[in-house]
Amino acid sequence: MPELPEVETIKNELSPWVVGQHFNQVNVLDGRLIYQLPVPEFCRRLTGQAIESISRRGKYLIFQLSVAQYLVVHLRMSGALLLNPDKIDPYARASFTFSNGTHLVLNDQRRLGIVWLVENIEPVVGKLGPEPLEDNFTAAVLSQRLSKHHIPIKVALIDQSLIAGIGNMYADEILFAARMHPLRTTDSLSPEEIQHIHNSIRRILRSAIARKGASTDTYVRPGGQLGTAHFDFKVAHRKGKPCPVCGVSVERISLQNRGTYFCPNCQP
DNA sequence: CTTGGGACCTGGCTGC
DNA sequence: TGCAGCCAGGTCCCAA
Repeated sequence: MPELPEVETIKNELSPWVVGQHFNQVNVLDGRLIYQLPVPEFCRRLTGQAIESISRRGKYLIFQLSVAQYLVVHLRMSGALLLNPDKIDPYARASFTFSNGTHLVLNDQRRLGIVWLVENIEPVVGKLGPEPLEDNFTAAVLSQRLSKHHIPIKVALIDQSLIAGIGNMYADEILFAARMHPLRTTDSLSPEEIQHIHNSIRRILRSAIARKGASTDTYVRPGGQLGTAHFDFKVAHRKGKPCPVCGVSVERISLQNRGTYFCPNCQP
């Protein structure tokens, strides 16, 4: 599932191929992909525009276009962007051909991905919390945001309005690294514990970016290669397997209809 | 206001 | 072997 490290990797690996290029052809195979815009109008407005730059905000990929517009892509659960794929994918939802001949295909098996074409990105990404890897995301900022809520720390970490970009699997890894039980409530944490969570957020996310993301399910990089961050996972998706630190069996509980994995010994 | 839970979506897996 | 039901989870929406 594309979370911050995966979207960051996609941005980095896509940029050399498409930044500065024009959209020569736009083909949408599934109209549900496009947010509140008829497909013909989407294609008409996009064709001929150039990509000035690509950036990332949380899990959103933002293409800045030449005519003061933005193409925003959220890959949700199973979306992928592939450069010059060998074969036509049965889950292709849209494809784009650029002026340099590059062919970009958006695949999405579960069809939850969304694409916006907007003049203002504020309505799309305006409610997101701070970027956890930026310098201004300090432990004090984290503390101030967590203290306003009385919710399990796991729920807080995946709340995009509190911190942008952390999803279910990295939240579990962050809490394992911080040796913290996922049900600890946000307003019960000591300054030392918050500092430890802050350190873990940055370390886990940076490491995952260096590993080009985690290919636990459908995630692939634009060139088709897999990421390797999941080889570092200690608890995520490891129910019943021994904790790599203490050997106790990893437990799974359900939180907000999501699997939450943790070591009951290391995360008391 | 906050928090919790269901819906959306599809395919792989598990257990009877 | 067939099939029901669970599981994966980001975000939106509604209810308490």
